[in-house]
Amino acid sequence: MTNTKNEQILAASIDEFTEAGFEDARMDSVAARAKVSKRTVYKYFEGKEALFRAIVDQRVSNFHTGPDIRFDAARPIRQQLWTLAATEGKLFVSSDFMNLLRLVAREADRFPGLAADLSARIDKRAAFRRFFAEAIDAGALKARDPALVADQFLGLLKADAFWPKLHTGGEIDEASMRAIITGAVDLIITGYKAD
Amino acid sequence: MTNTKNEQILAASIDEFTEAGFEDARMDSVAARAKVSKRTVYKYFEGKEALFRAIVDQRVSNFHTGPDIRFDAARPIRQQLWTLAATEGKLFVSSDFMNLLRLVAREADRFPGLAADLSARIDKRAAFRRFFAEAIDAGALKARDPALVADQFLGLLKADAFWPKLHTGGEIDEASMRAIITGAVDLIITGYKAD
DNA sequence: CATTCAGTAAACTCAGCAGTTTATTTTCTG
DNA sequence: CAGAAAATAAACTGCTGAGTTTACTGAATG
Repeated sequence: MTNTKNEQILAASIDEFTEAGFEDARMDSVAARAKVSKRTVYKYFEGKEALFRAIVDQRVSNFHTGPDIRFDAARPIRQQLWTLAATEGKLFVSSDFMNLLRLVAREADRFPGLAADLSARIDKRAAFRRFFAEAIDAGALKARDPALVADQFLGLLKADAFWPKLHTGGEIDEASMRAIITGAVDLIITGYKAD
Repeated sequence: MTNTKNEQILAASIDEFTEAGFEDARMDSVAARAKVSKRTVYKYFEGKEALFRAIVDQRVSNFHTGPDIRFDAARPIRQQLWTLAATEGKLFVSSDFMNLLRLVAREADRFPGLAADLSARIDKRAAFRRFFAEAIDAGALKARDPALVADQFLGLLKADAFWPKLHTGGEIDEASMRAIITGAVDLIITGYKAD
């Protein structure tokens, strides 16, 4: 028995919070959008903060990282970097993902735990570092510091696709994302190719 | 005749706004910190927003970009990239600079003009692109798209030194900054060296 | 010395909005 | 269908904080 009111309220909250941010979101608006009385909102949720946490929780579970990122000695390194980058890039192109992050980022002061949790969840550094460590071990790339390479690769991807958009709103288009990915893969391979 | 009260109020505001952010800053606190009556604050400034703009204006003028960034065919490219990166890196290490940016970034919704203005002012992309275009023209580097190279170079510098710090507070230490710069310069030179 | 101007301190106004209350209606359930 | 549980609408409470008012002080000017 899926509770309809509950869902209506959550859906309305996502709209309201995403459009207005926490501070400018109005509980009256949430109730109106959900086509539910204000009192009912308070029946299902403790208050504004609880509602905020609830919608973030719900959304975050949509972005569980997919299959494990592992180096595969049998596949060409360029192809693997491309796959890695494309998977990450898909997120930056998704307005659902970027809107969620914007929402939480703006409220990082009010919900420090939530923001820290979310940024830890979406941080791929550890996985990327392991990948590059394995790739270097296997001789597919040549570098002294796998962590630096991983950070550089992620940095190249995020530089113009993720960070600026997090602030200004809007998402990057897929063509630009592809250009960034190609540039990053090329540069990392040229810079660290095994001789 | 430098107006002392005016300066006291500005100084107090910088402290209050930087510590608390716009929303949680209290006009009563500003007055108390400035050791001035609340009424006097309103005598010198129209209101909270005007005060905010005033302190941002004051601070921004501290960060006027220094000498022009130009490619110099007579100097080795590695050295020039290092200088470029170090100049930029110095800003990321400065708590004054980062605090100002954090303050404005958090309030980008409330003061869209201010935020856009500030980010345009500190955006070095145009200068970097020109630099790389000249370097490639002169044969010091070899690449098809100078804009991509410029964005990559800036992206490598900002990836772990600027963007994450903008959100989490704190600044990067100089040793880490140096490591980032070295890594970025090396990668760009290896990736785009003239044969 | 008196008038004016800058400043002070503290009480006050006013609006916005989260959360509550109350009185009433709708919707299940046995 | 009776009675309980859930929901509604709208008025109300209570707080917070920006900006204002008022009554007062003191220093400079002429």
